[in-house]
Amino acid sequence: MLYLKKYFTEGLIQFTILLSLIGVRVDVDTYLSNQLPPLREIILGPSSAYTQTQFHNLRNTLDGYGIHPKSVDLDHFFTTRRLLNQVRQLDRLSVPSTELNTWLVHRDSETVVSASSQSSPSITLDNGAGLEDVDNPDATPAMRGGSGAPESTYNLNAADSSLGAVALEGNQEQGSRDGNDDLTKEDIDLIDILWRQDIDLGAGREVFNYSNRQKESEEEKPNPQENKDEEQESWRNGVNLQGAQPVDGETGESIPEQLPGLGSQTSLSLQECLRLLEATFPFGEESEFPAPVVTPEIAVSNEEVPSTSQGLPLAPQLPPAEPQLDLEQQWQDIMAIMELQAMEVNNTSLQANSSSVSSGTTESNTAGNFGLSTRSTPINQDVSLHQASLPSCSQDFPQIFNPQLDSVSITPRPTMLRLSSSNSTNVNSTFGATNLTGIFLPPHINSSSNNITATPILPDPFSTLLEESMLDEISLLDLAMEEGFSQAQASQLEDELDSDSGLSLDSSHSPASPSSSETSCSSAASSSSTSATFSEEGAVGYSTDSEVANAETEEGAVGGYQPGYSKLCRMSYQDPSQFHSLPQLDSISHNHTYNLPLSPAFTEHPELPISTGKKTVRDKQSSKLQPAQDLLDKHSSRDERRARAMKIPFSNDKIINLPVEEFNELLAKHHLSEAQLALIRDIRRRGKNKMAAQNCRKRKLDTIINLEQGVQDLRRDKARLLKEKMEFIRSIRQMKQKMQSLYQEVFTQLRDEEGRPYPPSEYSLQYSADGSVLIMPRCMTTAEQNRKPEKKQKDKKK
DNA sequence: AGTAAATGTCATGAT
DNA sequence: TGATCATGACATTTA
Repeated sequence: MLYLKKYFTEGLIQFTILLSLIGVRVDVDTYLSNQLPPLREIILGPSSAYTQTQFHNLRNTLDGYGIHPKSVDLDHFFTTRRLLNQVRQLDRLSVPSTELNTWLVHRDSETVVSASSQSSPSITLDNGAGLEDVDNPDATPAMRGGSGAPESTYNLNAADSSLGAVALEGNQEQGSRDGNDDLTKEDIDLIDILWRQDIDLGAGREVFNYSNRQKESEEEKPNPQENKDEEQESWRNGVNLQGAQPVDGETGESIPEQLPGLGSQTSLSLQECLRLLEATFPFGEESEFPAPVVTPEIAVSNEEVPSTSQGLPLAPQLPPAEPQLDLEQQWQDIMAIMELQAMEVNNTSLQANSSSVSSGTTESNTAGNFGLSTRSTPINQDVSLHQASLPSCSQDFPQIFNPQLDSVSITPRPTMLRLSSSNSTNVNSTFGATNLTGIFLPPHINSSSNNITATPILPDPFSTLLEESMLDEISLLDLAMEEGFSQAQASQLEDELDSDSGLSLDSSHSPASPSSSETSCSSAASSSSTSATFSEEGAVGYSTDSEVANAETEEGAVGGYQPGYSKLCRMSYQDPSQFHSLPQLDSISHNHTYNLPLSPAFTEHPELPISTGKKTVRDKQSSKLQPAQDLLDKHSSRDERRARAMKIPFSNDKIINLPVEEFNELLAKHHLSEAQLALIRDIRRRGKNKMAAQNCRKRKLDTIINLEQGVQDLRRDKARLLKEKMEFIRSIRQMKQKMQSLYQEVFTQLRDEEGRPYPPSEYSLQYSADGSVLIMPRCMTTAEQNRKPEKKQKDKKK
């Protein structure tokens, strides 16, 4: 029965997964949380498991249905919750309620790896990947397959797939227009119908047109110019948040988004500026600031502009913001990750990742990440499995510490700071929002960056190293930690368990059905409750002396035993599967079986020796059944034997579980010797204590389990946060690089009235909140702070 | 026979 | 104040 249930439940879940794979949404919560007792109990088992029903309360409710604490139902409860939790955890990060969507649980890892490595050398964790895919022709086919096609899907949740579909959106319309060669009109119509009906297939429409995708990729290959255009397009999409509002690739619905860590208003205007800049001036991938211009300005700015925290020109500030990462903290993070799992270096993906750090070939990727990575990084945690890669120090560090690269990325331009601070009014109103430090860095990072200004190079390299490796680590960690029930569930269960301690008494179990171990044990273990009603039921066949029997059975009977019940019960409940989800607990297989006296068992064995009021009869019977008595003695508890030896006229059940009033009445009814009374009280005390001990141990175990789960949850949270942090940092770095490029690009192409370029040492670009870009003389920042710069205004679009 | 785990029992404090 | 419960410590049983 146990296994039947278990398999049924697991089958149910698998079926659910299958349904989800073919596009049918199954809300498990609905089935579990609604009040459909049959299904709910089939899956979860009675939720009252392990909740002790107070005996007196039970007596009040008579045949209250309870569950034995060691019942398989309880085990099943754990198992089921664990399985469900595992299923839920698959999309834990983004789907608030359990909603099974397009998972491929058993995934051919090779396909995944190959797909990801083939598609893009960069880490495409974030939603930026979606945009990348649109505009990166090389990556498009594979990634489309990854985001849309079931066979390679790692989109574990709706949001993810939607975002993935966003990536496809860009080319989708075009692809549709290009013609669906291999699809019949009916197919197309059907797809469109489904698409409009928002049947979540986890893919955009274009995934149905593989030939079209292939065609596109082939067409785009020989035309690098178009590629570049598309890259720019992706860049625009990535930068312009307004333009690149995430859209459900299937429905076209807009998806609300957030930019964690970035002020939306600020980033909006900034990114808009970027977009406008880029749109106006084609930019090179690897533009650098001319070193001669930069170098002399550093000293000046440091001396003249002590306070540069207000309005700051964009590009010049980027490098100083680099040392945001506290090296020590990074190492702590590393150690935290290392604690969780042993690091596994993936050389293959290492190259890809390392090349994506600064290589111009991945510009579109970085642009994509830059634009979107901050939006919903948590969503794609699982996707990062594809990118499992740990850059090795030997490869990464040289590149990271490449002086040339550093000179580009970290060359400070403090002169610009001085300039911007010259007009404080304008700074506050106009540039406050474009303060790169505020834009690019979370405040805490900014604050911590002060320590590292001396070694501005380090944080970035380490962040790179960290983020790449952590992505892998954390992803694996996520999966590894999915086991077991969640903390919430555990606490919920704990609440249930703690609501009352002790037995769930079930007097409804028929004592005549001990054939099944489960049933017999339930009834046996919970038999303590039965005794109360048992006496009313009467003990059929207890004695041929009906008169005495009536009198005695009202009080219950001592001496009825079910041989071996105790053992049977103990063994039957030893189901270590309960803790399979927690390997560290495999060794723990406590059996806190309530080894309680068995009045129900007595009733079904009328042939067994029964305690009767007539000692003569009992003595005669016991003498006749001496071998059976020995057998019974062997399997009865010590207290039962003692009670029998002392000829206690009622069952241990009653002694232990009767409410104190009734217990006292019972004692008063009989004329018992002091020794008998003492024994009865001892039996009661020990029996209660036994249950208490069992409860206590179970509680202890639960506490341990919950604590471990809590630790796992916390570790997972920490890893997730670290991962997010790394992704933010990476995005920031990419943004800064992009800003540098754009700035330089724009600046070098600016001409004054006479057609001469502006010398970078004398002018700088500043961005205002309204999206306009100004070129200002640097001297203005200090000399004329209060005067608004009107040297030249280049109003771009907005 | 030795051992570890499970279970029972006792003492004690809290409710 | 007695009953009950919780729990640590120890004893006993079981595998």
